[in-house]
Amino acid sequence: MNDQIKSPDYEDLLRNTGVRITRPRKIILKILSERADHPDAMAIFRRAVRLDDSISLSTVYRTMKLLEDKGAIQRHAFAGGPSRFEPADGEHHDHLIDIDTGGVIEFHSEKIEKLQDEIARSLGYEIVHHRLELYGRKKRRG
Amino acid sequence: MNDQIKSPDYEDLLRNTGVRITRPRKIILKILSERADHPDAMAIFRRAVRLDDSISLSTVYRTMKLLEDKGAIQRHAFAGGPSRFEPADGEHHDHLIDIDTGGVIEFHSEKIEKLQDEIARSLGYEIVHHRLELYGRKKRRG
DNA sequence: ATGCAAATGCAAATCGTTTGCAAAAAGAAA
DNA sequence: TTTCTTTTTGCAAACGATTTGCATTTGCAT
Repeated sequence: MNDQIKSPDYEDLLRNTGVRITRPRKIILKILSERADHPDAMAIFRRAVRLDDSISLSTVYRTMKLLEDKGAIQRHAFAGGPSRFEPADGEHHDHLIDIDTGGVIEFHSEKIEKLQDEIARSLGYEIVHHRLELYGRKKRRG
Repeated sequence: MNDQIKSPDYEDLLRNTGVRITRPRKIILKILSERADHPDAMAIFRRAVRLDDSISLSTVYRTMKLLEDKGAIQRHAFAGGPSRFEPADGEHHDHLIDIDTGGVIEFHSEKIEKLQDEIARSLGYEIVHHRLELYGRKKRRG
């Protein structure tokens, strides 16, 4: 019992689908499971290099794609920046991006979800996925 | 009275802000004013070349940026594709993208706008801009 | 017409991301 | 634990969308 931080147990998930647990992957998975943040590939790479300076950026990208395909993480392409990733444990939420800091706040509104469905339906469509991002700035008072 | 199709009169808008009306710009503006679509830079370029094969793609990009800065058009970066543009005449709306055809349907929901504002406010933020995109597929019945 | 700033075309650069390939490592079998 | 086959890696080069440097051309006020 020591460093077994395991929110979503990525390693098991991968092992169970016949994916090899390699050193680079172990490291990337550790980073992912520790971070509640929404890091981009480069940020993950920088952290990974600290733990093993032989890791390459392409492996980070390849691992992110792998995890995305397995449904373990989600990729978000926020406006004007690289893709950012987050564990796909919890349930659906949307994002409020602080345009000054780049910070991300998650939120969820059942009302909005409902309205989206209604709109799509009224236009003769079924929603496959959607993207709702608020870009804002912190108010000075509160 | 012949080909003076002029929904938003881009030429005047530019002229009035000290921008030169050049041949490439005339052509691009004509394309923009005729299209109710949401073309990307390459689509605009292809159409432009038909009218004047000396036009370059960089000029298309430069003109799009110019028009965007002037507030004449809006740029949308839909998921997994190049930026697409639309005249900025009407008032704000969101988009439903047909994932099979790439087609874009515009919609607006005052209720959703309100809810977004409420959410941002409750998180201590002011919305600067936002992005709401529904990606869907046409229903077989209606 | 004339002059000069602004705009163009071209090619090269950029950014984020993907890919080809030969070398290295995982893990099943022996 | 050695061997074998397959996957994964690191690297560098390729990628697609977009931007940029620069020498040349153009708009347009004079």
